[in-house]
Amino acid sequence: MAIQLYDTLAGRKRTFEPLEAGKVRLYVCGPTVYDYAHLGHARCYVVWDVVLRHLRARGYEVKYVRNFTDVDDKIIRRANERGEDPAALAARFADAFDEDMDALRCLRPDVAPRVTGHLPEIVALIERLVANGFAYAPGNGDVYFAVRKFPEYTRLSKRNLDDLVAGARVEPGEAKHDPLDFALWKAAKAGEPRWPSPWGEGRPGWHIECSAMTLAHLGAPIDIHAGGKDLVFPHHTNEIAQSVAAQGGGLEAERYARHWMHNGFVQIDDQKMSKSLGNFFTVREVLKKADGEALRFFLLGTHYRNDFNFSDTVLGEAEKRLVYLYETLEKADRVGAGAALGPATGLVEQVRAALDDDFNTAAVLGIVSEAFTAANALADRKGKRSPEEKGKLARFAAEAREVGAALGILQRPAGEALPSIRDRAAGRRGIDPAAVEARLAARAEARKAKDFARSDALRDELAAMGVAIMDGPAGTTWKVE
RNA sequence: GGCACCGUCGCCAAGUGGUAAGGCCCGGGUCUGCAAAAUCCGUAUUCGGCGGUUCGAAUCCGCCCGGUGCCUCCA
Repeated sequence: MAIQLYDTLAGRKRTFEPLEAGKVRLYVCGPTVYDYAHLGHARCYVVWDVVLRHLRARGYEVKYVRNFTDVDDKIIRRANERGEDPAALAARFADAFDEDMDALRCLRPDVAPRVTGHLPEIVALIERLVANGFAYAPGNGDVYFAVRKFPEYTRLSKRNLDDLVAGARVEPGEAKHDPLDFALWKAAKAGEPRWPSPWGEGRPGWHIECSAMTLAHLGAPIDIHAGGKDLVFPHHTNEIAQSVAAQGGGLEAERYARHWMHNGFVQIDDQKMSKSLGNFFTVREVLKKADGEALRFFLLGTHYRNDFNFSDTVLGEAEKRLVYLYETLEKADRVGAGAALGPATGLVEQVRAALDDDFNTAAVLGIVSEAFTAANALADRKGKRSPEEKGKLARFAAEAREVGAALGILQRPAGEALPSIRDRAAGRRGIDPAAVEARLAARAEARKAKDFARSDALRDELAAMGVAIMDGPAGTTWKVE
């Protein structure tokens, strides 16, 4: 079955049709690196990572480009505040971004271009726009795009020009012919990074860099262009206008990107997360409290187009659920070890079908539940398992990992993931694992001697610390409540 | 004000014409030295409200109520 996706340009769900059969050119708007990645970035790039993984799982050869915007007002301002070189600051936060995305199990893009590496392409693109009559240089060192010359300007955002005029702004010093026009090139101001251009020294405007890097690394039209829903206007709107206009020929938006996808926001207490509201969380802050894979799992619990509310409670639930999934996997691995794989159950294909339908990760989590429950029941059952039953468990483990691969979870050995998640939870609660182990050892002695009073007292002590214990055939394990 | 989106069980969350997935919580059972974990059973005649279309609607249309976002930097 073909992949269906919600295309912002079409305003509805439609069948995904790449330009070239079997190949996908995917561009995702990357971060402006002036600070650490926040939860909104986490959600956004985890979502597109799932899209990438699923397209590849469906056999597409995907070239994934995600840029770093490393020339920008905010970077310059931040660097000036700190007395740091803007390029150095941007490079530092780009590295930090990669680390955070790695922690979230996001695959690295095939190409991660930076604005500073594409000035010639940007200048050439602007020159083409001027030559084509879509851009003008009023002589103050700026170059602007003439919005009204581009007929499909409002198609992506579905607004009308008059409304946009009402919100349009002209900064002092700008020389726009029309308030709707936007800057392609900005004349250098004192103390700002600058590059040479036919219009004098300056730097690229906000939107042109993505067009230039997309065209440079993927060509046009690309198959999917994606980003946060806040980018629909003006960023993606302007990208379409300039990228289509620069090519010459027809002026249909599809000449730049065939499909546009946008993810919903992360909210805190039902409100947009923003620095001004003081409800802003960086990925690193959250990763101090929670496992990266747990955060990823949490982010996949809501369909990518919906906004979702971040809360410690729900994040905690997600972490518990992830632990359950790994524990089940561990049991299935252990009990099914060495068995010949049982027959395939169709689980993987069911999951792929759900992902085919506009990447419905939330539905996937529902689909998978029953298989985990059944595996647990079988693995925990008393008595011996038949070879067929062991084969079933082995098959389950294999399928669960395949489903996990589609979502970017469950790829660690359970024996590695569980202690890692547990120890981070312990750290969060101020629990010393060594102290827990000592009590467990003492309790094992007591139980051996049938001294259940002492055994229970030790368990109570652990419970008071926030530690729950599980007696099993392979000894006693523990987890943080 | 304009444009868009959303409102499904106490909480989280799928479902866009065929008669309400899943997770958490909660109650009961099995297992257990007792527990925990695991598992089983139960838990929305109902999808913000009111109308309409239809043999049939949470799903389509209209109005109303409530919430959010974008229109300015933003994932």
